[in-house]
Amino acid sequence: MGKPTTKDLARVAGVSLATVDRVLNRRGGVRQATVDRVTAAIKSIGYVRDISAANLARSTEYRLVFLLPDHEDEFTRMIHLAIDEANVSMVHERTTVSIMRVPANDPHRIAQEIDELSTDQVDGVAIMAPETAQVRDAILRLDACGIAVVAFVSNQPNAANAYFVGINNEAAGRTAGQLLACFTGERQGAVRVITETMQSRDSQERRLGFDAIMAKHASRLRVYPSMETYADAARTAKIVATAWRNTPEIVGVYLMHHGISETMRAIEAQGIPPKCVIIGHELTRHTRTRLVDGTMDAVITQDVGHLVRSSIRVLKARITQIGTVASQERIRIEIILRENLPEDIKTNGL
Amino acid sequence: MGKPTTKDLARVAGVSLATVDRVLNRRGGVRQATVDRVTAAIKSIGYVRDISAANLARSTEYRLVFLLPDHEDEFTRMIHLAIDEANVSMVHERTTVSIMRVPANDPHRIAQEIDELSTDQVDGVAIMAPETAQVRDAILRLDACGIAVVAFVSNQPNAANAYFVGINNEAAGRTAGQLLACFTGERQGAVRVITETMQSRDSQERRLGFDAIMAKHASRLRVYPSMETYADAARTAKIVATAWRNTPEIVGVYLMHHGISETMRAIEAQGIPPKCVIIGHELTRHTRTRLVDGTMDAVITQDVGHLVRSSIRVLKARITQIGTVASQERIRIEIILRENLPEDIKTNGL
DNA sequence: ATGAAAGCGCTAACAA
DNA sequence: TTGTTAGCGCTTTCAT
Repeated sequence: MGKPTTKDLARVAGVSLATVDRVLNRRGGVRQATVDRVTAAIKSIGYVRDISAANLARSTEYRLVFLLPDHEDEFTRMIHLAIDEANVSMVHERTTVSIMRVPANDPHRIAQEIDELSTDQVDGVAIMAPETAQVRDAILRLDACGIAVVAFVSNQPNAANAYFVGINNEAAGRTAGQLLACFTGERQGAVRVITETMQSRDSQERRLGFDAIMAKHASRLRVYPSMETYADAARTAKIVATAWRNTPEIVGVYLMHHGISETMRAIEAQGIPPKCVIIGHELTRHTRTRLVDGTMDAVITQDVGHLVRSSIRVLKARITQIGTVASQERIRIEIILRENLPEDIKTNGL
Repeated sequence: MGKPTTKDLARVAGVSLATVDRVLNRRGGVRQATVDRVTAAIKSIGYVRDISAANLARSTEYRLVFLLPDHEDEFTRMIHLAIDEANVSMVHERTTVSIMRVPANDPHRIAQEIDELSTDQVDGVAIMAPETAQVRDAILRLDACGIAVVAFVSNQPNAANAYFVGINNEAAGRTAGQLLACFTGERQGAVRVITETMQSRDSQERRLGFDAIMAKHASRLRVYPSMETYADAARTAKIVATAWRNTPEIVGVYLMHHGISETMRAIEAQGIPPKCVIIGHELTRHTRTRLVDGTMDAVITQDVGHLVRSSIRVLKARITQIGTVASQERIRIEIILRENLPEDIKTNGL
C-alpha cells in the first residue's frame, strides 16, 4: 500500500470524493463541521496530495511570461536561450513560457505592458526591469488580478508581491572589491569604476558594496567616482579616453554593468595598464574569451539557467500556493576565473 | 486543442491504444508494419508522451539509494541532509531515496554492499566511494541487472555505466592554484599541501591541477610534496608540527581534502604564519567560520543540494530512458570568499 | 498480433 | 450542503 489518496481520505472522513476535493481546494460550500472532519483525517492519515494527478485532471496549463529588456546584449540573449531551453524541458510539465521584450528604459511602456497582462492570458510573469515608480505600481496592480510575479535579476524591493530571483548586488559589489583588493597584491594606485548608468538600483548597490571593501584599502587604492557609458559606444570611447589620460597608475577596473564588450574595447584602445586588474559581471562568450586571454581577471556571475528555472518554479509555486525548497532557489554569486571556467556545453541529452 | 495524446496517435495510426502503448514502450509483439505506422504517426502529429500521466498510470515508484562513506565529517553530513531534504520535496514525484553507509576505506565491503542491491529493491544507486578495482567491478555488474548508477562526488572513470556527478578535480586543483598565486601577491616562500590520503584519485587529480599552476610561479613559490593525515588527529598534529618546524616562510597552504577541521586546528596550534594564504575545499559550518574570521582565504566548493538533486534527476532519466538538460546537470566549481558567502538558510517554504 | 476496458489520483460538471 | 460520475493521458490485464 502506497501513500494515502483522496479515496482513503474520503473513507476515513466519511464523506465523498467531491467533498474532499472541496475542502482540499477551499472551494467553500461545505459545513465547517465537515471541513474539520476532513482536515482531521488529512492529519491522521498523513495525506499529501499528488500534484501531477491534480494537474492531469485539471489539464492545467501554466502560462508564464518573461518580460525582458529589448536590449541586445549577450547577457539578455543568454537569458533568452535559457528560457527557450526551459520551455523544451517543461513541455511535460504543462508549462509554457513566452517572452516579451520591452524598451529597457521606458518605465511607462513597461508599466503599460504589465497592465496589459490579463488573467485569461497569463498566470505568472517574471519581470526584468529597472525599479521605477511606474513599474512598481504596475507590479502591485498585478496582485489584484491574481497574476503571480517575480522580480527577475533586478530587484523590486518596494513591490512586496514580487519575489526576487537574483543575486544580492551589494554582496556582489563587495565580492568584486575583495577580489580586486586581493588581486592587486600590495600595489598602490587608482581604481576606476564604470557602469551603464548609476540610475539603476543594481549599480548603486554594487557600488555601495564595492566601496565598503575599498574603504579598508584606502591607504593604497584610490577609488574614483563611477563613470557612465549610457550604453553609447561613442560616449564610452570618449569618457574612457579622458579618464585614462587623467588618471595616474590605474591598478584596477570594476565594470559594474553587463554588456561590457564596448567598454572593454574602449579600454583596450587606450591600452590596458600593465598588471591592471579588471573585474566584470556575467559570464558570456565575450567575458569568457577575456578570461582566457587574460585581459580580464575575474568575472562575477549568476547562472542564467538556474535563474530561469528558479523563477519558473517560484511562479508555479505561487500559482498553486505550494511551497518551494528555499535552498534550491538561492542564487549564488559565482566567481569565475580562468581556471574554473565551466566547459562549453556541447551536447544535450544524457 | 492541446498537445496530441495517445488517443490522437491511435486514431491517426489506425490502431488501438494498447498497440500504441506497445510500440511506445518497445514491448514487442507488434508487426513491423504496424510499428512503422505508429512511428510515422508520432512524427507527423508531433506526439510527445506525458510522463506524469504515465507515472500515474504505472504507479511507478523510483527507489533510489545513496551509498555514502560512514565517515562522520561535516561534508558527508551535509550530503545526508541534502538527501533528506530532497526526499521531502520528491514525495510528489514518486521518488523515495534512502541512504546506506559503508566503511569508507573497505573496498570489499563496499563492493559487497553493491552486489547486494537487487532490482526488486532498488532502481538506481548513487555511489560515493574511492575508485578501486573491487568497486569498479561491482558497479559494472550493476549494469547487468539493470540498476542505474551514478558516480557521486568521486568519479569512477573506469566504470563506463556510471555517469559522474561532481566536479572536475583537476580543474578544482588548478583553481586553488590560481587563487593561491593571486592571493600571495608577489611574495616568495613555501607552499604546503595537505590531504587525507594520496591514495584517492580525487587528491591525485587535484594535486595535478594545482601543480600545473604552481609551475608557472616556480620562481617565487616552492611547493612541497603532499602530506597525508590519514584522518588521524594525532598523526595530523605530528606531521604539521614537523612540517612547520622545517619549512621556512610558508606563504600558502592548500588543504585538498574535506573534513579539514582537525588539520586547521593543528595548523593553528603551530601558529599561522603572517599573511599565509590558506585554501581548502567544501563549504561547511567550519570553513564558513574560518572564512569569516579570516583564518581561511578561500574555499572551493560544490553545491551539495545541486549534487544530490542532479544525481536524482540523472538516475531517474536513466531509469526511464529519458534525456536530461545537460546544462542543468553540470556541477560548478564554486569559489567562496568571505564576501560572497551565501547567507545561512533559515527558513523553508516560499 | 491486436483490441476493449478498467483504473492510477484527482477534478468538475451535474444531480440530489 | 453533499454525492455521483465521467474524464485527464497513459498503462495493463484479459480477451480475441
